[in-house]
Amino acid sequence: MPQEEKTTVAGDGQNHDVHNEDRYDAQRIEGKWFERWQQDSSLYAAEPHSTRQKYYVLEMLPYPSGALHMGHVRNYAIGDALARYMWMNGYNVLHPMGWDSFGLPAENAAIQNNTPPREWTLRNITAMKAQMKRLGFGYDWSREVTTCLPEYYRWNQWFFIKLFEKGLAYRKKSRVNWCPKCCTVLANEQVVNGRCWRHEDTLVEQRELEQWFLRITNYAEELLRDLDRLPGWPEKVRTMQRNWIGRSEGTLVDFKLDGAADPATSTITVFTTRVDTIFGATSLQLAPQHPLVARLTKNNDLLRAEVERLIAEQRKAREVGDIGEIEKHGVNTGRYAVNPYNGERVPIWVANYILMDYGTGAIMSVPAHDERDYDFAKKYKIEIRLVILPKVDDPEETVVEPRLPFTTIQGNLVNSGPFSGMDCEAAIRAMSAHAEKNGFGKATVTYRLKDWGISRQRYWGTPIPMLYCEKDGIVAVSEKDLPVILPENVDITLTGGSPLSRVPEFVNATCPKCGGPARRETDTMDTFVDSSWYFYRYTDACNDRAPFDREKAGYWFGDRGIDQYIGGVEHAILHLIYSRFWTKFMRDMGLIGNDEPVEHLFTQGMIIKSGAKMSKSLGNVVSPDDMVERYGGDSTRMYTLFATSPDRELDWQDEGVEGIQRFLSRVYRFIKQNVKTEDPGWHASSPAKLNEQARRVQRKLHQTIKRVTDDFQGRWHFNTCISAIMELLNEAGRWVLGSPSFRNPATGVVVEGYDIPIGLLAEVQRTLALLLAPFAPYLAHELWEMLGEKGGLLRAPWPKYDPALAKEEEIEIPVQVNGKLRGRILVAADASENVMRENALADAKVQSALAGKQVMKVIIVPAKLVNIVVR
RNA sequence: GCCGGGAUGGCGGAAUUGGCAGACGCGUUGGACUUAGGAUCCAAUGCCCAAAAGGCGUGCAGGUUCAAAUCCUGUUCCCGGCACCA
Repeated sequence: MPQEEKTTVAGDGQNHDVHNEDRYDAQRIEGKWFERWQQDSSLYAAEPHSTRQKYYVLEMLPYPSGALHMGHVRNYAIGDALARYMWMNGYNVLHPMGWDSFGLPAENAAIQNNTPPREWTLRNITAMKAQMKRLGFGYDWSREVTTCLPEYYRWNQWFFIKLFEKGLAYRKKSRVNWCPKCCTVLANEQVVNGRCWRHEDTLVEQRELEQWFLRITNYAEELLRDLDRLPGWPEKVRTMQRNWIGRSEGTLVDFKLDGAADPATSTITVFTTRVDTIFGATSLQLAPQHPLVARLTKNNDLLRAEVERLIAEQRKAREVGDIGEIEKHGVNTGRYAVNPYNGERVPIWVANYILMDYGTGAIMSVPAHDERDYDFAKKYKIEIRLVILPKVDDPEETVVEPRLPFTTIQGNLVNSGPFSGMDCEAAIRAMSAHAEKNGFGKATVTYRLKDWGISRQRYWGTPIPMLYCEKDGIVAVSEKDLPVILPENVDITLTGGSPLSRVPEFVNATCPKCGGPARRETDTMDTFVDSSWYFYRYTDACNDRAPFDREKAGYWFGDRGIDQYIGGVEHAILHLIYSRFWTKFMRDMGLIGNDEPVEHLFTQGMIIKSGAKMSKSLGNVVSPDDMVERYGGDSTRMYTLFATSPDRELDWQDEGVEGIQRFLSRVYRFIKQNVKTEDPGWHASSPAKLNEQARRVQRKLHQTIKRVTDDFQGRWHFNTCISAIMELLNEAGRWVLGSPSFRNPATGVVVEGYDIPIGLLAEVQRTLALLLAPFAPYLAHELWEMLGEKGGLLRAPWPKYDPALAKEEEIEIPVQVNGKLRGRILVAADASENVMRENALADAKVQSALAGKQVMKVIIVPAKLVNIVVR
C-alpha cells in the first residue's frame, strides 16, 4: 500500500493514473467505519421482543489463545455473511460471540511468563476482540460470554449440583486416561490414537483414579436415535457420532469357572452378538486386565509374566494405531469354563486382542464363524467346529461346506442341540430367551460410548462444587453458596496433583449438612462443560438468578434449536455430542423445550498452505493481522469466501487476496467516478426500450441478484456468488473503467461507446453495494454513503430480481455433428425445435461438415444444443 | 480392513437436472498510458501443430448414450473418520 500511494501522487491527473481521492484506500475507509461502528453499540443487537422472525446464527466460540488464525477468520466470515444477509432480509438476528476461556494453555503461559492465568486470558480476549472488530464482524457484544468469569462458571456449578441430585454426576474409581504433559486426566473423547488431543506426540497413560463422571450413557439411546432427526447436519458428522456411540445388540452369557472354590465369584460373563454360534465356542478369551486373570495368576509367576507381556503388546498396538497389523497372542490358563447351553468344558485363554473396556472384557471364541477367532485357533491349534451352514435357495441342492471362517448371518444352525435347524436370526432370539429363562444370561445392548469423565487435576477451570465431610460423606455445596470462587495467586507448577489442593483456605470448608469441617473437591471441570451450554447463555447473558431465562431461551431456540451453527469438523464428536447431551438433560429439567441444540450445522473446511495445514513448525502460517494490514479486512475475509466453497479445504494464496483487493478497488472506482442521481425518467421494467448494450447490463444485474440470493438460500457456494458479482462489474464497468474521459462526473454519462441510461447505472451501483454487504461490509457501507443513500445498509432490504428481466432473449446454441462441435447458431431463447433444426442445418460450417454424409437423426434440446447424427 | 470426501489448464477453482469443459480470480505474454511502472486500462492465454484446418483433453482402463467431468463396472493415488468393538 505505501508504494502505491507514493507513485499515485506523482500522477498529474491527465493520464490514466487514479487520483488519490478516487482510489480505494481500504485502511482509510475501514478506519472511518470502524470508528462509527464503535460509537453505536446497539448496531448488531438482537431485539429481545420482535414481531420479525427470529434467526439465531452462531459460530463456535474460540479459545482466547492470543491471536486469531485464518481458520477463525474463515469461520466468522461465513457466519457474518449469513447474519448480514438475514438482517437485510428482515429477520431479527442473534449473532453473538464469546470466549471458551478456561483451559490448560493459560496455565502453561502463566508458568512461562509468570503472568496469572486470569490476566493472561483477559488480555488475550481484549486483543482478539479487537481483531474481530477490525475485521468488521457484526457481533452483539452486549451478550458476550466469558466462561472463566464467576458470572458464568457459577452456573456450571449449579448444573453440576443438579446433575448430582439426579444421580447423573457420580464419583468412581476407575482406569482413566492421563496425559503426562497436561498433568491431568482426559475424557475418552480427548484421546486420539492413544495420544492426547492437544499433544499429538504424547502417549496417554492409564491410571487408576477416583474421578467425577457424568452419566452421558443414560442418553446413549436418544443421542443415537435423534441423529436421524437432524437432516440439517452433515451426514459425515452424524456418522461419526453414530460410530462413537457404537451401539451393538447382543447377548450376555454366564459361563461358570470349572472347579471354582467359591461359586459366587466364579462367573465369567461374555458378551456376544452371535449367540447362535455358541455351540461352536471352543474356548473363552479374556482381556489381560480381566479381574479373573489376576486371580488365576496369583500363584503362577510364569503365567503372570505371560499376561504382562500381552498387556504390553496391547498397549503398544493401541499406541501405534495400526492395530490390524499386530499379531494375535494368547496364553492358556489351564482352567476351564462351562458352556451353559451344553455343559461342555472349554479352555480359558487370555488374549492380547480382547479389550477390557468393551463389552465385558471376555468373549466366547468361535473359530468357525469369526475372522479373529479363526486366526487365533489356527495359530494355537484350538478346535474349529462348524455350527452354521449357508442357506441354499434350492432345497434339492446339496449343502456344501462353507469356506471358513463363515461369518455371515445368512445361515442355519447345525450341531447345536435343540437349536439345530433354526435360522440364525431366529436362533439369536430363541437362545437369548433361553438364557434369560434359565438365569444364565439375557439379551442386551452395549455402547462404545462411556460416561464422561470431567475431573481435571488442573487449576484454570471451574471448581467442582462438592465437599467431603467425615460425617456426611460426599455433599454438594448449597446453591446459596455459589459460586465457589476459583482462588487467585495459586501455585500452579505442574507437579503434584491438583493445584487447588495446596490452598488451605480453599480446601478447608464447612459441611452444609452438619456444620462440621469438610474438605473441598480440588479438581476442576473439563472445559467442555463450559461449551456444552454456552449458547443458551447468549439469550440472557447477564442473568444473575439463573443460567438463563426460560422464555428468552425459548424464543431463540424455538422447537429446533440454533438456526445455523458453524464451526470446524474437529468438534464433531467432542463438543457436539456433549452439548447434545446437555440439552437433553436441561430439557428433562424443564429448562428448555427443544430436544436438540442445533438445527442446521455447517462444518467448514480447513485452511492449508503449500499442501500442508498451517503450523508454526512448518512456517507456513499466514497471520490475519498481516493480511488486514496489507489488503484490509474486507479483502481478507472476502478472500476466504472466494477461494473455494466453504465446506472444502482452502489452499491459501496471498495473490488471491490481492485479486480481491483489486476487484473491490474496481467497484470503488466504478461508483466513485460515476456517482449519479436517479433519472426520474428511468423505469426498470422497460427492457424493450433499451439498446442491446444496456439490456445486457440489465440482464446481468438481475441474473446476479438471482445467483447470489439462490446461493444464500441453498448451497452456500459463496465463491461462485462473488464471481457472479465480478461478472456484473465486468459487464457494467466495461466501458467505464477503461475510459479516461469518463472520470469527470460533471460531463455526464455518455462516453464513446457507452450508452446506458443513468437510471440503470444507478441501479447497478446501488445493487453492487447491497450484494457486497455480506462479504465486504466496510466497503459496502462506504459505497452506500457515496451513493447518497439514507438509512443503514445493515437493514436495507436485500435486492429483488425480476425473472423476466433476467431472461435471455437471444441465445447462442452449439451445433454438434456426431457429438463434435461444428458450429454455432443464434436463435431466440424460446425458439421452436423446427427453427433450431432449420438454422442448424443452414449454418455454413455445419453444412461443410455434413457434406457427403447422410443425416440419420437430429437431436434438439430446446435452448441448449443441436446434435446432428450422420452416417 | 470398513465408512465418507476428492483427483479438472502453470495455480486456486467453475460447470446447480447427462447437453459448448475450463466461469471467476491468480500467474504469464503482448500492448496502451508513462521519465518510470510492482498502479491503471486493453488483448491473448488448456495441450499438439509455424498458422489455419484439424486433432487431443476432466487420475487410469473399459462400458452405457445421439451426447459423459457428470451415469455404470473395474482400478490407482490423495485427504478425513472409524477400527482386534466380540
